[in-house]
Amino acid sequence: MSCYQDFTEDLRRAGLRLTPQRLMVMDAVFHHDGHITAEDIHAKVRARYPYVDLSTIYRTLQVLKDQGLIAELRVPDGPTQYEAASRGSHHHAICRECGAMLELGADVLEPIREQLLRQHGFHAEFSHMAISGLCRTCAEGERP
Amino acid sequence: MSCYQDFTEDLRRAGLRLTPQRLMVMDAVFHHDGHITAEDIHAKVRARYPYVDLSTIYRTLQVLKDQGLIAELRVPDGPTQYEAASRGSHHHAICRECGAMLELGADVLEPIREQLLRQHGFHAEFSHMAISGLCRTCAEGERP
DNA sequence: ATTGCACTTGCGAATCACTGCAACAACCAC
DNA sequence: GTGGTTGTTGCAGTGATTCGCAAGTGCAAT
Repeated sequence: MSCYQDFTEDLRRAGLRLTPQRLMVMDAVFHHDGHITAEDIHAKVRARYPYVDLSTIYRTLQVLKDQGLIAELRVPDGPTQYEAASRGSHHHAICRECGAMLELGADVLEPIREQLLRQHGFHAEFSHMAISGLCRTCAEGERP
Repeated sequence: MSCYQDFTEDLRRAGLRLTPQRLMVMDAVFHHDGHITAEDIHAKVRARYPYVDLSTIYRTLQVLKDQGLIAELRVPDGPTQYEAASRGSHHHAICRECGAMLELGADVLEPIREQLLRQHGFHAEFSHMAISGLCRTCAEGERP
């Protein structure tokens, strides 16, 4: 409850309120290494206060995302995952066979972003893209 | 019912059956210019035969996708769209403000695919990617 | 401390996409 | 044609996410 002064000020300035529910959601996300799903956040928060609704979790995540405090990773064929934005922008290659996740630097898509901007004036928003495909081992197993 | 000999043969060979439902779904997709949603297909098919279930549409679309006859386009913040694979592989840049869709050649992501394969052995499957962002006009309107 | 207002919450219901299951029907062999 | 096998269908139900709304509550002004 005490280590988010900067974040809570962000919310305040945006005319948003600091509710216990929001603090607990922030707690769950920021004290978790790596990705976490809405359902898992719900479970964590419920352990402390059993009456929170899952929809409140989703709404809070939306707020935190709008404020740029967390990043959302939409996994094809799986629940959406969230993580602290402080980890910096990067992308994910996800194997559709085994679900393994490979982290890629934010720079791999830079050339494409520049090309889209130059050629079409399109401002691509690539933050935390999920690229699906087959990892090395699953690709070898496909056609032996 | 008569213009899909090639496709119906594909299904036959795969041990799949030619049901009226499947023919009507194919009809709806292949006689439609551009993208169409499962819901729209459902409506079109129902106009002729009111008892088809939406789940049958989804299952048929899955079958046609597995056979490589149609492509699936997962739109962030919108229903999934389908189109005939005969139009060839390409990608889509979708404006999150106005929903405008820009078609991009399949080649824009080729360099990335090769890089992922070289560096990580990851076989990216990029067919019909949806890239979200802001189109030229909406980007200009954001900060005047 | 009290009040007012706008933001939030919990609840129920709706949404899209998908799955399990028993009844059904395409297709092949006879 | 008849029949059996096996893929398919309709229906009901599930999971993930969102929405509408009335009741509740943070926060700033009083």
